[in-house]
Amino acid sequence: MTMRTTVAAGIATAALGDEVTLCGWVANRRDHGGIVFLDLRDASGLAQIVADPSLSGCEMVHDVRAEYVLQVTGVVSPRPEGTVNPDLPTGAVEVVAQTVVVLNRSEPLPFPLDETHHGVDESLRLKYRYLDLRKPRMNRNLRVRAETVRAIRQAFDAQGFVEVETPTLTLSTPEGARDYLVPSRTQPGSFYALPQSPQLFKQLLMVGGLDRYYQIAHCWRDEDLRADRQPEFTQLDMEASFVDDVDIRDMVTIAIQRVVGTVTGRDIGEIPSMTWAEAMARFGSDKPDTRFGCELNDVSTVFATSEFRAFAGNAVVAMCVPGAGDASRSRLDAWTDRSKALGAAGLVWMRVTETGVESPVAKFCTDVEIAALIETLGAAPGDLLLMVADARALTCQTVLGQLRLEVGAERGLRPTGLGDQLNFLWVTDFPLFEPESQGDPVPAHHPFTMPHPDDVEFLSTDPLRVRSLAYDLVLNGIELGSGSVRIHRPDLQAEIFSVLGIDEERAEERFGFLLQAFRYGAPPHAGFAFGVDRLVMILCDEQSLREVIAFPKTQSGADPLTGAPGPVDASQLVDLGLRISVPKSPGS
RNA sequence: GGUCCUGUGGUGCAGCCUGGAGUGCACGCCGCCCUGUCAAGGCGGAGGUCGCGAGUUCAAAUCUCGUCAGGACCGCCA
Repeated sequence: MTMRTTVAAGIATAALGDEVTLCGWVANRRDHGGIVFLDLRDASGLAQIVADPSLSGCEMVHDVRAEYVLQVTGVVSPRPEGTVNPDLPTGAVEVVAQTVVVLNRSEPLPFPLDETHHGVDESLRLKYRYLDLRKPRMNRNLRVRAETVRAIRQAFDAQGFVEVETPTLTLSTPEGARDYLVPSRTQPGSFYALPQSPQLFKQLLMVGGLDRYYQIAHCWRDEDLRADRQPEFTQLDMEASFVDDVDIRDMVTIAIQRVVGTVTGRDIGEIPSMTWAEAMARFGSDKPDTRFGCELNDVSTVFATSEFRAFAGNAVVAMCVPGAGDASRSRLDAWTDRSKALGAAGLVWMRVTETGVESPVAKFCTDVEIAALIETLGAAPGDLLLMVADARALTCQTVLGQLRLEVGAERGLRPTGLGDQLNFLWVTDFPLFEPESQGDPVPAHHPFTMPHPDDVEFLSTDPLRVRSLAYDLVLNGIELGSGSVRIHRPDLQAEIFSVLGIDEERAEERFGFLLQAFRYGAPPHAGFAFGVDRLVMILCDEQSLREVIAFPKTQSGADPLTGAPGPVDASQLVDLGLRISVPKSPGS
């Protein structure tokens, strides 16, 4: 290196008296007139420069401003007694400047980079993302991301996987999310679609004998954005042949262990498993946050013959919130409204007291029922019981499951710092189908998912009862990814299509190339994919995906930096055989 | 498609409910002073289409409607 001999963090370990040359940005200056302190920032950290403006070579330090780019040569020196800064890794030393060269100047910034200033308007940060990225926090997040991807590659490489790239210009399939479309110039009127995932290609790679495939794959879904959803995102995509679901989960677990070990130094050990049915029964969610209690309990039998008409004959699910008996009536009313919004008929609450319960519906319940309820939930005086009754147990579970998260957060039971505790969890045995609005079965995962071998007999008689060999990976109540054993036999695939109401002609039209491939000896195979952005977000303890993506999009899918999406030249449309029918809105 | 929150010098806020002169706070910026700071300090100064457009009113940052932008959420995301 010729421009610098060390980086800012390097002065902490440099020998005292060494002459060093540093390059970096002025993070802060403290100009005392006869002496000037500069905090020089580079990718490694901060170094304090002390300059005497009366020295030749340092005259210009009075003119230095924030974010000027400097090259500083000086001597690493111990800080005088009493001026050591214990908050800084380099705080015991400083560089006494001999020469300060301004490599580039900077206009005053549109917003402060100071980490103590929070809440700068996000569209402003994104418009000047290259400045925003100078913040140590953003720099760190992108480094964590790189470490994560590297650890993933190392883990799969070590297990004999082959990294293969699949096309990003591919065929649109009407299932699933809305596709991003790319018009074809050579075939006007036809379109490519950007892949929502490499699903079909990775199965073809198994037919192609690759045996073990993985990819850090970019994927696109044209759906509305959320804090944890960007229109383009990255997933670890993998598939293996001659393996079962347990093998796949073991392979992914090894990668997750390696990532967490690399990034946090922690050993997460084995990842526990739970069936979907157990997750729904205990947590009312297929992605349970297992970091706190308040588990659900089915108390239908307690109230089977109850005088309370809302309970009798219905499924009744209850949850005990420890210490929440002091919740105000207005909070209880708000939770009741919330339950109704979530699809419940109502919410029954009971405050547990020394002598029994206090509740608007207590008069409809017998002492025996109350005693059994308290016994089942293990409730103590001061606790709050919340109950939902419905003809369908699943409705009770999902409503109470969502309420569990919200009440848990409000009562301080659910951890807010996502990074403190990493509760990974495998959720297995998902249903193969879920009922669509008209009640017809639609794939819960995707139509190539293998039914659970114990349930195949119900495919024709009671399809909604059939479990699948599909599994999700959950972290702290957030779905990281999902996978499944795939169907490799054409006859079973045809039966699934038949349940889904997809006739042979239609199946051939949509997935013909895959079905044909499977006629030439497709190996049994299974796979998985998880969201790299989401994993990194949690490891960085961030609340939004945008904090771990270098150049993310706003909620309306725009990029304030480049202005994308934007109009194109009329001649480009002519080349593509396209004509715009939507009038341009007046805009801003 | 829907619900809610936000929009005020370069930045972050207060002001809005209860209309009365662009009023205030902190940071930043510019100038001067200053040899041990690390959110340096002192003194002085500049900087405004209150997102945009209508309406109500003698009078609108403030009330009403519309619209644009950003954010959270519902729908959506096999």
